[in-house]
Amino acid sequence: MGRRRSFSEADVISIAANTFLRTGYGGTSIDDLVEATGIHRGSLYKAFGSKRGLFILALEQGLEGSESGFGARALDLALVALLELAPRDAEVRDRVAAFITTLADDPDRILGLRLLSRAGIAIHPPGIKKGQESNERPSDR
Amino acid sequence: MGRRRSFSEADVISIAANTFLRTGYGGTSIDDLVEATGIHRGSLYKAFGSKRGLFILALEQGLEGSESGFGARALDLALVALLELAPRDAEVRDRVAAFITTLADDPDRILGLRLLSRAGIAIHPPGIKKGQESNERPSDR
DNA sequence: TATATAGTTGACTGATCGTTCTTGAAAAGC
DNA sequence: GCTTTTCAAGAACGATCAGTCAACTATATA
Repeated sequence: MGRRRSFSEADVISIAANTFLRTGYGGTSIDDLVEATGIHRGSLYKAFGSKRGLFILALEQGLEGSESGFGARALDLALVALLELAPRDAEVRDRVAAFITTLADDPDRILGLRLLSRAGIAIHPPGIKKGQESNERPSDR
Repeated sequence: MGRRRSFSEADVISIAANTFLRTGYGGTSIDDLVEATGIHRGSLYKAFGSKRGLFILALEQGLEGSESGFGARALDLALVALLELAPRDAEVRDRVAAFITTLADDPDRILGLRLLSRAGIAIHPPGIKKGQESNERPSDR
């Protein structure tokens, strides 16, 4: 009972995931999420509890559906989680570890390839050459 | 002429590199570097210009000496640079790209393996199992 | 229709961010 | 011994950080 939520949780989680995978966990502020989703800070906190809580939901949503498998979306979320959270957060580590096992028999290779591709670096020997997107500008922060 | 520097630049850069590769670029504050090095904020800025400037020197120092090759130190710095800076910073991207080419013929695999190891995740099929260090605690930030 | 419950909103918190400035101390060249 | 130059040190800058709170609004139940 009471007032109904004005947004779809799944939609907001999806948008949050897009933001996290692009700009990283530490690189994404609550204000960034407010702007991206159009949802008020207070409502985000009411619905998701904390930045970490929202990230974990985003991670969950991005990693499930193992059908996607090698999807850049899931891989990017995993990369962000692995580098920024996993070393110091057991819950995140365990979730990503489970995902890793569903990633063929050479998850290290798949993650490494995506990491380089995401960074705009092409690999030459056997891999197919890949162009880099031009997202420039140093930026302080 | 003038007063002499009270610290070795190389030493400070080395300590900064250790800090960056452990806690990431965004996860490392100037205060963290002040505490780790024992050098005053003003002196760090006088000597290195900016946080990014110091990181680039740390990256340079960590990646050179290709003899080390697969050293965790160089790999961790490369990982941090690739995930946090490289997508939006051409100078960092180019420096890491050059390092990548010196990394045997499967840099993607080497980076991926180190990423998982750094996160405390073991890989099972052919790779040797590796224990995880226990650096716990979620932490806000 | 009244009451209870839950969501929205905007202002606000203290902490921390990267960076700069001013003042004073050390050392090199004259 | 001066002067000039460089560095050290502390305080301070505005901006931004994650998170909170009280007032208001909408809805579901009774």
